[in-house]
Amino acid sequence: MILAAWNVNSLNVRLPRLLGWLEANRPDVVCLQETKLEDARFPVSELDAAGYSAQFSGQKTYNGVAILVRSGLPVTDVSMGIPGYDDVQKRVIAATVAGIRTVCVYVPNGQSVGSDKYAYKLDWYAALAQMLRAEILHHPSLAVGGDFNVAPEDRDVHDPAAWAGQVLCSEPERAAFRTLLDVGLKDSFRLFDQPENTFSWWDYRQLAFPKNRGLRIDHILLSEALAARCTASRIDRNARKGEKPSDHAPVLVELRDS
DNA sequence: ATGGCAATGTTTCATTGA
Repeated sequence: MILAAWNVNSLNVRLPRLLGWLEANRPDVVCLQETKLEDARFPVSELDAAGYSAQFSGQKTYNGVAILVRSGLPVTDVSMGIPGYDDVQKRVIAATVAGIRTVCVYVPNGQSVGSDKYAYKLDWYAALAQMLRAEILHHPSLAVGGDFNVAPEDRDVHDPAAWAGQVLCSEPERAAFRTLLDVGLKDSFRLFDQPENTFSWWDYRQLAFPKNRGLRIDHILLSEALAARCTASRIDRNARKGEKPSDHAPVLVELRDS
């Protein structure tokens, strides 16, 4: 079983690239962020033709999340948003896929430390932690994938000194990220030895990608039961190359059969 | 000290992202 998470930065623009990537990698479940599409415009038939069913919750211009599932795998209990947390921004969708509770998240960016959007981000994190505490009680096999907009540690940052205290790296954000781990989740990437300077996002500007000036802000978190089944976790840097890439690369995990 | 790139709709600029 292969599970992936990818911020595509507009599914409309990225659909050809996504279809090629699905064909090459054949993941079983894909959590997408920043689809930037109203539900009526979601490319259901194109994905069906590629062998994937889709669950989605989108809006015009901003945000938007989806869970793609390889055709034939059972999908149940689809839910949108964070229970009890009113939010017009479409940032969460969840579904149970072949016994794995999958939560796809697009965490607010936070703009800059001290801004209204930063406060929203921290508030949003608290609501997500509360949601995940309830989810893990009902679903011991829980995976949370997406764009968390936090680089958890300095080794997830190309230039920790330059980013110190900045949005995506500030201590309150890192503490908020750790509250998700405290629910009983592991950062799958750190279950294994990894090459240094592995990132999942690079600014489009200043040749950041060829210079590998990036951050690791996209993650797949796994409950203990799933971490025990996890045989690999990696970031597909190749997906950031070439014409019209997303500024994010996908994260993948492999799970052995239970 | 600043902008630098990309996507979108409010479109020939403003806003947002990270």
